[in-house]
Amino acid sequence: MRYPTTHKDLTRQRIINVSSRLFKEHGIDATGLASIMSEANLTNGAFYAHFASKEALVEAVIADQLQAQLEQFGQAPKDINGLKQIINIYLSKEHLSNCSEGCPSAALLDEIVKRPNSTKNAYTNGLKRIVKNLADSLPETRPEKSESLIISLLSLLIGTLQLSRAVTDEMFSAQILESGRATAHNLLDKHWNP
Amino acid sequence: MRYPTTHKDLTRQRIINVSSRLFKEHGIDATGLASIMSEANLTNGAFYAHFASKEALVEAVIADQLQAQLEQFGQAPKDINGLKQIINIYLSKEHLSNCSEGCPSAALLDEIVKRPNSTKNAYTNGLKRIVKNLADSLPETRPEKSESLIISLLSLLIGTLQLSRAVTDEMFSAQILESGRATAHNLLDKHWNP
DNA sequence: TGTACATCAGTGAACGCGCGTTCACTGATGTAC
DNA sequence: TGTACATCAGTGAACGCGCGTTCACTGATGTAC
Repeated sequence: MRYPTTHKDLTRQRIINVSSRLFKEHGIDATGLASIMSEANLTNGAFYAHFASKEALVEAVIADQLQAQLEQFGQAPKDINGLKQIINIYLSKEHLSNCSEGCPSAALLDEIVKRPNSTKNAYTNGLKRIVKNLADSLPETRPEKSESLIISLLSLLIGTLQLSRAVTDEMFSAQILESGRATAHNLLDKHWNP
Repeated sequence: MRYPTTHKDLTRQRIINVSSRLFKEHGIDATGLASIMSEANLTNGAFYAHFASKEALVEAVIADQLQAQLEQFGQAPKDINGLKQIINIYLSKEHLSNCSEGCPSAALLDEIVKRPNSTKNAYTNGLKRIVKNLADSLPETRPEKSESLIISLLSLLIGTLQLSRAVTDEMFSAQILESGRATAHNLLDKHWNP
């Protein structure tokens, strides 16, 4: 059947959305193309009408996910309170138990490390954009100092969420989350009163 | 052939050592038992004389790796300067480019999140021991406050190393490492001068 | 002391299975005449 | 206006391959007599 011009783009985006969810839930290597296509209500063979390879899909998913996160972060006010709001949402119990709809970095970062450079480039570009964007929330005269703080904040958020997800002891998990939250807020507060 | 009583334990440990290296280098899912056994100079079938399943090996590797890290951290002085020494080694360029011999958490954390509870338990226990051990380095009267600081410090170190490994831009990677190092040191210093 | 035997770490071929990928085909639609 | 055709997103079976796992077997050694 022949479709309207937007149809193929919609299907492509549907594959990306399903993949994002499954990759973050089970891992990239652990997610087969068959399960992706099946959840997207398509058959195996249709995949290669949209992507040259699984790795091309991975690259597209990472670019798309970081763009989505950029836009999500962009909804918060562009000031310290906006950053604190982002911290609280990021280190919430909802985010903890919702890998599949959550932060792509927390869910996939050390799989990304092991991917080819083409894929790591997509991550690098997306991350740079997020760092620059969040750094604008800080009333700092020297931009590289703002960026450093944002980078450390992101490292802390990502590491904290991963650790709290990895442990089976719920109280320990809550303690990790709470420690990260307190430290992240402190980081922002003390940055202005050194 | 029949071997001395220690022989089987040595072989088991050799499998664990090879696996640790390959898991951290390429990922757990991406490392096949065939390549592990081949690097351990054994044939496929011998694996099941040592482990009930691949997952049992993963569990053993994680327990072994966190124990090794506990001992490695234990070599530093039990004070603030000891912690700073740990930070500097952890966030060094040597560690950045040496996944296979480096921190198991940075290399495997979000694969561990997706493993069965038996494996996550091994990680939880190992992490708890490291946190308690490092918290002893802090001259704090309230132990839970020390633990919180150590947990945040570990989150920051792990997140920073992962981010710096994931990006392809070397200058950006160095900036991430340096930001994390500065923030980690600040975290320790300001903890005593709030 | 010499020999037959039990032990058991390791061998190596085979198993079913799901992986990423390929390809000849389908069939509903917009377009050309 | 009616019909034949080109388009192309999607179908579905098949491909070789490496995965985790199984199992009958090997053969050097310590032990028993």
